[in-house]
Amino acid sequence: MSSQSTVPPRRTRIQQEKRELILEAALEVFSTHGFRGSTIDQIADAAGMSKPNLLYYFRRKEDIYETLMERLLKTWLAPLRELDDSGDPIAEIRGYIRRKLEMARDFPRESRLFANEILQGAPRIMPLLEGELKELVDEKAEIIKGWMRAGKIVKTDPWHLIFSIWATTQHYADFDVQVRAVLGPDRGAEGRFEDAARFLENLFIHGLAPHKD
Amino acid sequence: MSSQSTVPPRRTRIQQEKRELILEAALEVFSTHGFRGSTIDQIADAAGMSKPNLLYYFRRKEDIYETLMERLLKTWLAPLRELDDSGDPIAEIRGYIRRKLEMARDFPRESRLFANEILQGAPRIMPLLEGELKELVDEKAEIIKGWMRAGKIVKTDPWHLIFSIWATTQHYADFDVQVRAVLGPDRGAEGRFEDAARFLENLFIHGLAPHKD
DNA sequence: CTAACGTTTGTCCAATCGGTCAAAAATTGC
DNA sequence: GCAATTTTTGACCGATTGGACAAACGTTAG
Repeated sequence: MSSQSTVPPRRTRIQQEKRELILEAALEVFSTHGFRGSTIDQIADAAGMSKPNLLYYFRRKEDIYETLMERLLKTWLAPLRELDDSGDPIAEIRGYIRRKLEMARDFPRESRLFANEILQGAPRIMPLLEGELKELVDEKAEIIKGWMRAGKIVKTDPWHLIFSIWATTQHYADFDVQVRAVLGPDRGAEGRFEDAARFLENLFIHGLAPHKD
Repeated sequence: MSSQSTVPPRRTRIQQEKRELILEAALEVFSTHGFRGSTIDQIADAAGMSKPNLLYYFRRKEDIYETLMERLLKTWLAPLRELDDSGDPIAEIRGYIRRKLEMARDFPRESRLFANEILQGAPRIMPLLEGELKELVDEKAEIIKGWMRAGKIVKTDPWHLIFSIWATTQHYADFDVQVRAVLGPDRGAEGRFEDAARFLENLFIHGLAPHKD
């Protein structure tokens, strides 16, 4: 009785290494030019191999993109998964913001690739958005609602809260060139990250902490 | 003595109408497929004319894109320009958020086109970001700083405040498909907008209002 | 050493792309 | 109505694209 999920085909050592090399190169290329804007030649160049050689490891351009997308989504949702029902609400949300911001800093190409896909209407990952993603968000929204009912944080819409955390943190990856252009060269990447972390923490914590009146 | 700025060439009535038709079609196509992902044929189809005919009005594909970008930037910055030094700080910021959110609702294609350009490194509008945009943001940041010094709003980083307003509002245009996928079909576009407006208002006003202790 | 298998390359192809051009058709000014 | 001008079209072109393929090359197990 075979498992329902697709079994990854057996691969040689060289195949594993080269596939990894190609995916790394493809991430670089796809994330800056989008799917249609990227060519197999560009990816092959970036990976240091010829086009037919690349096509030996991935038969179609789409296969590379899809493999990349599958991996991406797993790591992308990890920070939200960690949001813990039993933790302190304010600390949990602060932690989530920080983890999300760290991902924007450490994996900007993944963020841009994802943004590109969504911008174009998510033609390849729509089922995942309506399935896995929606389920996860609904589940966490319920947790946040519990915190609100308990008076731990101010009553507001948990879905839009999650959206606003996504938006503000990913902004520093997706709109990086704009952020840099506006802030000027004075403050380096590290400083920008610290400033952003401090600002977002203040905004969300003050915006969510229960206020007397 | 001629003016420094480029004088728009004289055009016939048909030229004005057809150029407008093309730009409208191009906005639709470019905003969903990006520059490289869009073809002249697609735009010509959407505009209801043949490719050579389209090329009679715009000699190159880039010309269409650049014309679109120029117009876009003007309307895009309008909401921030309206931020008024002499107004009530909280009301001014609330008004800015609302105007920005209304733009995301009413001009989602423009928002996505802009996002696409920035995502790919802003190759065609970088000078504008470092020039006009930076100047405007710096000027408004100074106003916000004044409000902070006067104790009207909590002391925080005005640049990152502006970024976070951009990020949260534009999110509803750029990531619309994701928002819809997560929220489900229950709540229509109008309801989503109202919820988002109420949430963001709460977040930013509570997050920025001076708090005692 | 050698046969089997895995890897790499050069060459080629059909489709699509942005763009040209000359001629036909429509419009306009007189 | 007619000539000048503007607009539209079909045919075409060179470049680029994703991908196929067979032959050459490397590697490995017996």
